[in-house]
Amino acid sequence: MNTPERLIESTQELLWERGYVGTSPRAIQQRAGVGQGSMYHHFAGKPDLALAAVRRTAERMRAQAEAQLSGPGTAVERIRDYLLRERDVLRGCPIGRLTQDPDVVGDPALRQPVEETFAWLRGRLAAVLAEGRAGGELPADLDAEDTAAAVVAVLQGGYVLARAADSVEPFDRAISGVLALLTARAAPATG
Amino acid sequence: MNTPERLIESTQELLWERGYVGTSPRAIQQRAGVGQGSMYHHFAGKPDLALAAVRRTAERMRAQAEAQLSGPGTAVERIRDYLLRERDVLRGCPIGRLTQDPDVVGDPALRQPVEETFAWLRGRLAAVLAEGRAGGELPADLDAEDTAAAVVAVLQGGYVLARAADSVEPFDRAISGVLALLTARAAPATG
DNA sequence: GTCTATACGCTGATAGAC
DNA sequence: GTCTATCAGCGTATAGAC
Repeated sequence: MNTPERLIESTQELLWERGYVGTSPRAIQQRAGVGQGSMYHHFAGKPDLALAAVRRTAERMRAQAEAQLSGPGTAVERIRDYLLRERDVLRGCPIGRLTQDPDVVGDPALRQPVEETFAWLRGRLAAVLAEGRAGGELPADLDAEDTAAAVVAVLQGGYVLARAADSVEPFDRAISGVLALLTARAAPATG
Repeated sequence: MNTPERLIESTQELLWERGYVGTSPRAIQQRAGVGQGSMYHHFAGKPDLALAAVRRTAERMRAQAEAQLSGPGTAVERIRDYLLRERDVLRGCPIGRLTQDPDVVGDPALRQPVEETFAWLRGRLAAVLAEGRAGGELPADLDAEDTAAAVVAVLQGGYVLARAADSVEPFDRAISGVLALLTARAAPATG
């Protein structure tokens, strides 16, 4: 693989593991097997490289979600598929973890892809829920956007609980809990 | 206030704002208005001070939750009170944010108060939910522990979404969403 | 494109005077 | 208890040779 590509992937990994503050140019270079001068030839510096890495990660996350949400099945089934997708839970969410980094949240350029990713995800889930409501699968009084926000929040919060416990158990419970609440309100699709 | 106290409070603030990796002894000293030697006289070093600060923050968080959850009202009302309590949403959760810090999660001593706090909170919420179920307020098939995990996760994930959006809107929606799902399953208390 | 050299402030301490 | 050295190493670059 070429040098810029290796640098971006190393940065993606390190941002996921250690966040922005915890990731040094030196560590990126070492993981990529690339020299100092080489890194600064291809990228202006740490913020520039981080931006490329975050955009790449955001794209990937969105594509994965879309794969589940546009699959076959009823609305509730697709949301269940998305929530129960295999995940490396203890690593947490590579985008969500960036929200804890003041240098990311404080830089509009770096925060933008993070904001857009969650905005898109909430919108996409809301659309699926609205579909289910229109088909009679979900009750008419269900607020699609609020429910979508709750679903995304359960995922993100589930990662937090799992890392706190050093165990996937609370994550699995949280997902089960929200799915039970949602399916209790669901009826077989009619439309 | 005395010196150790000022150091602990400064560390609490900095851990909340910048996390463990982003918090330096020097910054702690400056915020506390305390000299280098003074800090190392009272504490063995950064991990020691962080441990004291995290324990203090965990106690406080637990006391605040207990105040809402042991208040008056039905089970669902108390959970609603807890979720709708006034919060500085964009600052995030001072305990939850630590789960993104590999140096915290990787150190058993530092992770312990974080784990215990969430274990306690889930248990406390589960007890309230079980109460509501026993009184007929909540359906007999509701899993108290799964639902409790989902409720805590919505809160923690709500902070993530709010910080991503630089707005409380997604937090408020997530809380409304989960409350709507929960109260749709609730009937007036009978026991 | 990649390498080495150089720089300066910060990190996280320890030592010892007062 | 608090203060002022002092320190080795890291963070985040820039400069210029090859």
